[in-house]
Amino acid sequence: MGKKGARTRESILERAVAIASRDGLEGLTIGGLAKELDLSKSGLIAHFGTKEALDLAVLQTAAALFGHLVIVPAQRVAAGEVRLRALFDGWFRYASSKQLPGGDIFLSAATELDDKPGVCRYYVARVHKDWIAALENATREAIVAKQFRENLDVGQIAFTVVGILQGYNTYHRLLNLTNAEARARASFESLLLRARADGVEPPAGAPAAAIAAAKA
Amino acid sequence: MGKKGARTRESILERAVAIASRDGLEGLTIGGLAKELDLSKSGLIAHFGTKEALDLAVLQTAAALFGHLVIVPAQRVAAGEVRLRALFDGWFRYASSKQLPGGDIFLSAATELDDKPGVCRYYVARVHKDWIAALENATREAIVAKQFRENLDVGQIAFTVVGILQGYNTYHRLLNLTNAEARARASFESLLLRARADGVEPPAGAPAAAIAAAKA
DNA sequence: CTTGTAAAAGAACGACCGTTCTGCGACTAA
DNA sequence: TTAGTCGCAGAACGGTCGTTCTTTTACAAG
Repeated sequence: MGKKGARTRESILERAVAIASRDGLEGLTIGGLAKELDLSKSGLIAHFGTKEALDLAVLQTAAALFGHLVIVPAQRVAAGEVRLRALFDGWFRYASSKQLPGGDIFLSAATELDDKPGVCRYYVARVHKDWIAALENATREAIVAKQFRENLDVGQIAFTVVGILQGYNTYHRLLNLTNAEARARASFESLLLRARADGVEPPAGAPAAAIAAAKA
Repeated sequence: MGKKGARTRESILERAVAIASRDGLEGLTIGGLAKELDLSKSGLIAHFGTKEALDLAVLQTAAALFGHLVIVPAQRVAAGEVRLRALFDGWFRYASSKQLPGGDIFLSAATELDDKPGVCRYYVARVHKDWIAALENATREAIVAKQFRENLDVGQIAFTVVGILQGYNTYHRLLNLTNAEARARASFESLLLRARADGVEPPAGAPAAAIAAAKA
């Protein structure tokens, strides 16, 4: 039972994620999606039942991609600052993945759903909370490893990282500024510098280079 | 000619701005807006001609509010760090204004329009650029006044502030975290601390208090 | 090869979208 | 007081939205 059904369901979601990335969940339409896939509207929606269920499935697919490109790779490196950097780097891989031609779905979904209660809003909030928790945990590990100072507020680090990524998104997607990523990386390095045990110079990586590139 | 017409046009825009703040420009509908104002669809749209023109008028109204609540008050204080702080504070006044029940319109419009070329997208981008320029100018003035260090990258400061405000928006609107503003203010103070001429303690204001409040 | 089930098509639904056109009442200027 | 413009209502337009129902096709198991 259901081998072909599962296959077309996958291809539907692949397309749907791409569309939602560019046009948002509101811009994702059953008729439009069906036309792109040469399917009938009824045959398409039968896989999900309702539009809201399709939206949720799209979000879950994007979340799986996020876990695959960001969370999992970060778990494979050493805990602490290295892992925090891996989370940061992973986000750019995810947000510029070819499966997301319009960038991170959860950023647009956050502003689109923040005043519309429902299953989707709840799910988007949960993904954000998990992401924040992952950033906080990595920061906490870095404190334990004496890489960051003892009195550091992990929630403050996570907040700032979230802001940096959203700023990048606006600079890149709306303003089309080519130095958006360099700006984001420079802010990130500056944040880590302050998080470190006072005044120590940055370790490996390209911190100084990133700051210099942002000025260009 | 046109006194009554101008009056109803104003009341239309007032309502439209509030709706667009909560539901975005896509959620702003001619029929729904007409019903809330006890007008006919045709009588309403006659004031603007087309939906896109209505959207643009909504954005212009919000931009005027932004100028009135953020830019103008900041121009009335001393140039430099004080003005930069005034811009920052003004943004919260604007974003929590009762005329914007769903928060800053330009944040939702940025992610909603970033892949849809047109007059509205162009206008939203312009407002963002002006806002960034205002932040950069205030920072530059602070450098001239020797409040900030000489080698500071003003664009980097503006980028970080933009990110902080977007992070606040997500923490507040999507996650409903009550310490969102405290987090934003703490990040801002930390940013200014780094911008200052190395190691000097913060001047007036509530920097340390804000950082402490964010941890609660 | 037949039979039962899953997958998809097709048509129709009421609702709403933005837009257009016509008509009517009210205000304004001569 | 009379013309003429302005503000708005009302109805209708074609299109698209999500959803439902019925029918047909495709597939797999016996």
